Amino acid sequence: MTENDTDQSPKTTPTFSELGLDTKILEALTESGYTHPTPIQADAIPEALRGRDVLGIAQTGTGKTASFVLPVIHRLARGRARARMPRSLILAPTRELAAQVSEQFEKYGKNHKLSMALLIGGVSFADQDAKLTRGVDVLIATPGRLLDHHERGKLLLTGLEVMVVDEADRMLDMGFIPDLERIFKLTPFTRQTLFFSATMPPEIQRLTDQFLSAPARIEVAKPATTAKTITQRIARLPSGEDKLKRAALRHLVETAENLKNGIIFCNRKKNVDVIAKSLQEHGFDARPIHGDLPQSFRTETLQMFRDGGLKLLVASDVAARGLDIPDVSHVFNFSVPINADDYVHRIGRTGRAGRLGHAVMLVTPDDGKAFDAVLKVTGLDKIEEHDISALLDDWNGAARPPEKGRNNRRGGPNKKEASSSRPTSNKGRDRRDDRHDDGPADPVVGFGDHTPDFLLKEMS
DNA sequence: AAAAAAG
Repeated sequence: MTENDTDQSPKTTPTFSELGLDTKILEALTESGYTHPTPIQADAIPEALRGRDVLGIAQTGTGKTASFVLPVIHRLARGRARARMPRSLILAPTRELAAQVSEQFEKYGKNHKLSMALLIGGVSFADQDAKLTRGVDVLIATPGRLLDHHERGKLLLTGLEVMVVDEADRMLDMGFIPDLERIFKLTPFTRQTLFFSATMPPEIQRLTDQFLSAPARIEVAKPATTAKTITQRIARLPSGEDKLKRAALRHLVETAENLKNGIIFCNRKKNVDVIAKSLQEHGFDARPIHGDLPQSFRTETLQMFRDGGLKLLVASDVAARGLDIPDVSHVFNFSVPINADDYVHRIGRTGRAGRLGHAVMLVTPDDGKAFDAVLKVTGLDKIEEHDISALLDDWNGAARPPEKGRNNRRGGPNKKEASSSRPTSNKGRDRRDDRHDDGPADPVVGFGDHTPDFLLKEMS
């Protein structure tokens, strides 16, 4: 254990049993099939077990959650909680993330008798109160609901032994920093603090300077960079064609190779609803998830998706970060994200743990700036285009003003139309039927049915 | 300009 902290070269990988964890935890790990810690676990767990504060700079997908869950379980193994005085507190920015952390506590703490409570919004206070009153070892919460309980006088944080802050930079994005400061001030200074953030902007730095004491700073490289395990594509479309965009999405889903399941990201909650409904109407197995939906529905949907009982999750950026949904084969970006960083988070839902992933994004000329920003953050010169010309041809064929095909209704059967590789939709034909019943009997001179692709592409 | 979280 004398290896230095700054060593960047690959060390011999330790096993979990070498980290000093309680045997009951090791048993739970073995049962889950884990033998070797990830780099952040290997570095953070021994420090945390020594009782040091930890500042972990790591992204999702690095095994960050277990790097605090395991030492917290270890520490709580002895002792017992008193009413309304939790022994540990884990703060997470979103409800789903909090729920996910609680699952890990259940998984790795299965051989311990730890009591646990999840304090998140959107669900009734009654159950949460009852648990607090009985006393909890592990309290997992989102900041808003935690403070709410505290203000009602149902909760004392003065008995806290360990406090964990997960995804601090995201809390910053969400305006939780003042809440976080308030919470810190409610806890005893004797507590141990494990603090995790993917980045260290000044506001976060200030917070850690103030509330962490001589922390072990542990920084791990990003998980496998996006480019390595994820095939990225874009499909270009003209602006302002909502129906076409939805058709293109369906096309991408239908033609996706080895599609096991996928997340479809939209920028707006309203759009999430629209797209989910549209997909359902077209017979796709899809459900929406975003912050305005009832928590029960969110939980149910996410669980279905994890269990494989749901193929397509249509999501706002509530699902972009942090959520651990193993085995997502495809990510579809219905819209180019407004913050380019979100692109990385979104596509990071696929290609995890060394598996191959696919990410496709619909891009319109309106997205110019946002798309440039995506290129910038990914460090790519360009993202390869996915060929959807067949779809665009179809679409243009159906929507374009009538051509010679229609004359044939009077002029008799037309071989060319019958053999057209570009079938026009019924909808398109009906529209035209009312208008040009008296069109010229002679074939139109010009491109006719065979508009060259380059002309159709001018639109985008 | 969006979403998230306390209602």
